[in-house]
Amino acid sequence: MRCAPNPNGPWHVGHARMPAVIGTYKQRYDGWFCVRFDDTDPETKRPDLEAYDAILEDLDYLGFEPDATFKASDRLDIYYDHARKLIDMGGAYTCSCSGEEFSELKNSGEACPHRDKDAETVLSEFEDMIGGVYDSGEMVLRIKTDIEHKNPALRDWVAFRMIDTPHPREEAEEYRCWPMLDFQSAIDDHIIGITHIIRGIDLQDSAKRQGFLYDYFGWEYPEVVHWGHVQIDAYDVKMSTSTLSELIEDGELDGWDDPRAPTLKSLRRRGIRGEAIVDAMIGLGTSTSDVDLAMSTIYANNRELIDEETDRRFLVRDGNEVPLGGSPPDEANPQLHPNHEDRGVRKIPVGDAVLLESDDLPQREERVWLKGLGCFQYTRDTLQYTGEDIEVVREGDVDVVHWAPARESVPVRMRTMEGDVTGRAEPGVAELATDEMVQFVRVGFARIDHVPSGVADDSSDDELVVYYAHP
RNA sequence: GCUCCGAUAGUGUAGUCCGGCCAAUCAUAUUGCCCUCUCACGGCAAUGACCAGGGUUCGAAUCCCUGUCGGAGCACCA
Repeated sequence: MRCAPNPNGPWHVGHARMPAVIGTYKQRYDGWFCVRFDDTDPETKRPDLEAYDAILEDLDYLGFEPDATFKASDRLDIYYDHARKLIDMGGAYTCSCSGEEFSELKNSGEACPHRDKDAETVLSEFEDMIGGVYDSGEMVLRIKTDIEHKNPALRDWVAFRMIDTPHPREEAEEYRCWPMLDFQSAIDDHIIGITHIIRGIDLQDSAKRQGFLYDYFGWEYPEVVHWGHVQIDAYDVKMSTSTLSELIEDGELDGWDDPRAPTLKSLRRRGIRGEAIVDAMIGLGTSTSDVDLAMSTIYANNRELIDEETDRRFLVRDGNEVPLGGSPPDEANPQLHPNHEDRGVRKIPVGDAVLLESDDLPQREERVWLKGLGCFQYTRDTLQYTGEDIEVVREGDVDVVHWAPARESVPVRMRTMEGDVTGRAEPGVAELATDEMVQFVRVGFARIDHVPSGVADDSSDDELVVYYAHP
């Protein structure tokens, strides 16, 4: 099998579907798959030189390693050779009609005057195409199919055209005569030995078009499956590489890994495992209708993967400072993980005031349980320690909330899909390493992205940054 | 306009080929309860679907026809 991306940028979430499915089939049936960059249009689908590696990185993130990697732009001579053979067989002709002219003839089922040229003329004109004698638009090589085919999309399609713009890859910058996807991909699929093709419904007619080519060469066409488009809920921005590229260019997004971008790099930075994405993609199956993938499915998969191993911490968003009274303990010791007592407890210095989220501020005279610390009653603008037992919580009279010490907490910037949130976390969070996952109690899972090297200081720009993953 | 393709709960999916075991599977979502130092995890329960209409048949999600809705192609893009 093959994954044949157009290297025009890093992958968005939808792109994960192809490697997820063929990678999984490979594992299941002891198969083989390659990545083949179909970079045969240096102009309108101009390849981005950085995208080749970016895509391979994304693939690695998803947990797959291709058995081989090809670049179509390395293989022009192969395509030229096959075109020559085809011309010998009378299966192709050079045509200098303009696009509109040919389109009109085609739609009425009429052959153009170039169709009956003898093979020698065609071959010599094709060599001139390769030699760059013609300018863009002057000459194409068409596959002779059936000019009266009932589906106009299949009639005498273009196999090679001239492009004046040099290819961005140095190795390919001299070529001017480029194959169209249908030709290049057809030849490569056979030569590489692809037995099964999966591709989008937009290429539904490709198999039929390429069928004419396979008939000329006496080849057998691979099994082919077409699937519909994937939409992801939960994103405002359109999931298209070119749209994302523009948004980044305009500064609307910080980069391909901005938490608001529907890209694999973004999910990766948020600490979502490739496996969670792959599993969600597998669940979509391969139906030809368009599907909506719910991000919640990816989140649920990820939660299952990380929940057991992720320790709990406190983060208070937009905290309200409340003084403490009544001599509470100096230190709080909530568990690192409720299901794993053996991991021990955190040590959170309490101080003389704490931060609470607005929703958690108790009403006057109401009691509240600061998780890991104890019971307090809100009296005269302070939280008075009552010393009551956990029984008050079990009886259901007292709510338990998370909190952070007002003084010895660390400022945190949490980047989310809805924008940045600031808050303060228990001091232990500053000791964590980049890439570690945390679960902020009653907030959600997040990945530690950047930990300041020096001592935490509110005035410094070097802040602790985490990326929010999901609830 | 011409040519293809598709339609099962909010979402995804199984079942459709070879009609009955489907008053329709599983997951996710939502809600409620249980557990718990309130999150998460786990347990239990509830919610919720065969696009419509005809036909064939003892029997249709499944086969046939029509309609509706949706998607794709008709490029010198991929």
